Amino acid sequence: MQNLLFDFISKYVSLSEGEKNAIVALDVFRTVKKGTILLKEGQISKDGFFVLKGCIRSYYIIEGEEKTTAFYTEMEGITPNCVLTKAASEYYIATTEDSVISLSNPDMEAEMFQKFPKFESLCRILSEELIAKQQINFDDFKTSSPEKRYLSMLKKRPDLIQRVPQHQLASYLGIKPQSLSRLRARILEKSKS
Amino acid sequence: MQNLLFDFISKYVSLSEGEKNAIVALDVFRTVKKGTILLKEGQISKDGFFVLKGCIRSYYIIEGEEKTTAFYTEMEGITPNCVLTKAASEYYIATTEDSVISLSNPDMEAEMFQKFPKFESLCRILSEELIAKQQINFDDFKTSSPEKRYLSMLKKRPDLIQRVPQHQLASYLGIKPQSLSRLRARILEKSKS
DNA sequence: TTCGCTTCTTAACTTAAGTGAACGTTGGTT
DNA sequence: AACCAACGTTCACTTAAGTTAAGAAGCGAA
Repeated sequence: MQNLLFDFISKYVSLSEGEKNAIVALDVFRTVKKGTILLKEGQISKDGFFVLKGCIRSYYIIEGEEKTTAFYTEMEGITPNCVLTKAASEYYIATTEDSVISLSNPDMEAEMFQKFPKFESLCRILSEELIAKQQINFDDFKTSSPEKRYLSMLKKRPDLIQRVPQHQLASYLGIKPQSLSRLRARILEKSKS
Repeated sequence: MQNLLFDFISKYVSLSEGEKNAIVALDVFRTVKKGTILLKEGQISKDGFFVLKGCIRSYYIIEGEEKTTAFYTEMEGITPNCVLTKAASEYYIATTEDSVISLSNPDMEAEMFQKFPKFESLCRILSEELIAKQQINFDDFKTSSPEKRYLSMLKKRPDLIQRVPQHQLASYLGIKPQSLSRLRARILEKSKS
């Protein structure tokens, strides 16, 4: 399983055996059952998560309703806001499938940065990439209707539609589950004629 | 004017006179007239922008319509996507007021990083902060109706409502100018009763 | 000052999302 | 096997945003 991580990293920087062993020694890999809550509202966790296999989601509970804001699947990761701000988390993070994830935390990172400056470069590159991706994502969302958002998700992340419950998808698209049902029916109707 | 920048930076790292002089020597400050386009769709610019005074906005032109996705005011900055991806920009960046901005580019940054590693820390910290801010922003947007978005902007960035044209605000809120007018009238009506 | 352009608002009508409720299906539990 | 809770869909109704059009106000240029 850890080879998945090394293959991913090797796209950005090359790792020596020593460096690989250092990662393995950190003992960061975890197998997690579907539905496990990794971060709760109110917690000030230090853990970041990187998905090797499976899927995790972040969601708020606002006026009793779950609002899913993001899904992270294979080779995607998230450092929860509270890790950076050291304030109580406003949202939850949970697995939506049985998953294998890799944990990180600032102390561990600082240590690795010192031992292997290469990891610092890696993290900086990944951060920059993430900022760019986030921006494009947000722009797409803002400039699209719910129907367009759904259609573009069909193209860009068809796997999500298969593996994730509709009501979670709905709030991810910024609408209610009923509206997603209707919207799908509408699209189907159009494609017939 | 450059003291604005130094004061801002000093919140994160302390600069020696030598380092300050190095920044000044880069000759990065520019005074820009209202309405100047800093980045055009299709360009592959290397310039990032940091606002010392004034306001810049990023916007797409989609099917002939301007879609404003972000405003950057005093002590905020943006590195356009195209700088990182080295691909044609999909959006425009322009000043909405007479402004004073500071320019950056990857070559300059690499040079500064080497001379003064401190700047590398600064940029990493700012990147992390930005990721966190972007995430919260996006989450707020997704979990709110246009009316709530407007009301929360009234609280969080009341200056924007004063200094930016309504039709730009509207697309920033994800709606049409007419809807923003109506929405404002509706809120006014409610507050009367 | 006047002309023209952009901006903002208002209105009537259309379209789509929110709401509340019902119902069938599914999946997990006992 | 029977039950229950969660999930997805559908429907009728409400509410809000999109669309189209018209007109008023502000601004800059000739």
